[in-house]
Amino acid sequence: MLTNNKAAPFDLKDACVVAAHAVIAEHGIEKLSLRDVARKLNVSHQAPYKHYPSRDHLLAEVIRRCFNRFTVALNARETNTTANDDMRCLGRRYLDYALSNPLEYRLMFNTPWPDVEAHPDLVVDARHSFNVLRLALTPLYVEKNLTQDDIDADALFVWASMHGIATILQSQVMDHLDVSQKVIERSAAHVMQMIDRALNVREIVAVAESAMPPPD
Amino acid sequence: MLTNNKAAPFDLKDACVVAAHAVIAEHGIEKLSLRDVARKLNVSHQAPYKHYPSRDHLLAEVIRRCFNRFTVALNARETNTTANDDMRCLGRRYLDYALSNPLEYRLMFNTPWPDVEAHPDLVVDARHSFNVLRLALTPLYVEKNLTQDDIDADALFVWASMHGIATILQSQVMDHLDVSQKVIERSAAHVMQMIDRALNVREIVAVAESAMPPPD
DNA sequence: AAGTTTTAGTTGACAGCGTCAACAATATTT
DNA sequence: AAATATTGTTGACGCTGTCAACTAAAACTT
Repeated sequence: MLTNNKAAPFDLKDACVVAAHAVIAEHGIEKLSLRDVARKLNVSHQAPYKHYPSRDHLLAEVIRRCFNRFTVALNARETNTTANDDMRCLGRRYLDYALSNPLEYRLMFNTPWPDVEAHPDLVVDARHSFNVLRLALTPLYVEKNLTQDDIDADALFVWASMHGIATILQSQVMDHLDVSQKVIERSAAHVMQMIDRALNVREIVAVAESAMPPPD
Repeated sequence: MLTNNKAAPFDLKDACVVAAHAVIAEHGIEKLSLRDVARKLNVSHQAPYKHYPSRDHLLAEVIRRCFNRFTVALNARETNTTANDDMRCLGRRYLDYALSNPLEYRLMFNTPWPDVEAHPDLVVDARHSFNVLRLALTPLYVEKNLTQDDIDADALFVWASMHGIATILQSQVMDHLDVSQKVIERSAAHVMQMIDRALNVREIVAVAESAMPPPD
C-alpha cells in the first residue's frame, strides 16, 4: 500500500475535499467548480476526476465530513447528570455550531443534496448526527416509560425548532423584518426555553390537574 | 401605454416568470437557465434580457410572487373568535402550504437569495408574509399586556418550529432516519401541539403555582 | 527480472451556460 | 415626418462539467 517512510506524497484526493471546502467557506457553494479546485491545487482541470466521478461526488464527500465534525461537536458537550440538563447543553452546542459555522450548516441542511441513492455514505453520517439527539432524549423517557415513537416524535420537534431558528437567524431576511436587535439576539435562547417548556409541560399539567378540576 | 383593444400581444416579461416558475417546479431551481426559458417561449436567448438585467433578477421576481401567493394562502384561513384558535388555523395553513408546494416553499426559504440590496421588492413581500404571523399573535398579547418584543420573540419561535418541521419533512434525509412512518405522518401535528403547549404554559404554570408550593 | 496491467496524471474537444456588443425592426414621442 | 426608445435578433467570449485519447509511473503477475 502506502510506504510511509518518506514525506507524505501529496494526497490529491484529500486535498480536493479540503480545497473545495475552503472555496465553499469563502464564497458559498454556488461558486464551487471542479476546475477552480484543480487550479488552486496546481493540477490539470481533469485531475480531480481521477478521484471523484463527478462534481456531485466531491460535494457529497465535503458534506459528509461536515456531518462528522458536527457530530463530534455535539458529542463534545459537557457530561450531565440529568437528562433535562443534557438536552439544554445539546441545544446550546447545536445552535453554537450552527451560528458560528453558517456555511457548513447551510451545506448540511439547506443545500439540495446530490442524488441520495448515489451517496449512501452521506446518509449514514447524517443519520449519526440525528442519533445524537435521539440518544440524548432517550433517558428522559426511560424514566417515564414511553415508547421509541414518543422519543422520536419529540426529537423531531426539538430538531425542527432548533433547525428553524438557526436557519432563520442566518437568512438575510432577518435583517429586514423590523424585529428589534434585542429580540434577535435572545431568540435562540428563547426558542430553547420554549422547547424546554413544551417538553416538560406534562408534569406541570399533571400537577395542575391533580390540584384542581380541568379549566376551560 | 397599452392599447388593449386587440388580443393581448403576448407579454414576454410576464411569460418569462411563468415559464421560469414552471421549469423550477418541474426540475428544481438548479436546472433553471435563461436560455431554457427563452427556448420554451420561442424567442432568442437574449430576449429575456430586455426585461430582466440578469438571471438573478428574474429569479427574484419568481420568488417574490411565491411570497405573494403564500401570504394570500395564509390570509385565506377561516376567521376565528379566539386568538389561540387563529394561531392553530394559521399553523395548519402554513404547513399545508409548505407540504403541498414543496418546490415553492424551498424557493422562498431554502434558496440562497440573490443579493438582497439589489432586490428590495423581494424583501418587502417576504416581510408581508412574516407580518401575517405577527399579526395573528398580536391579540393574544393585547389581553396579556405584553410588549411588541414579547410578541416578536414568540412569533420567531412559532415560525422557527413550523419552518423547521416543514423543511425536515421535505428533506430527503427523513426517509433514512429509522423513524417510523407513523411518527413522520403525525410529526406536523405534534409540532403544532408542542407550540401550543409552549405558548400557553404560562397559564398552566400560574394555575399550578397558585395551587401548591413551587416544586423542585 | 521482465512484461503486463492499473493508476494518476496530462491535453484537447464539445455543448451549455450567462452575458456583452452590435445590429434591425417596430412603436412612441416630438 | 423625423428622432428616439423599445423590443427583438445574431454572434462572440469565457466560464463550466464532462468525454476521449494519450503518457508516464507504479504495482502486480509470472
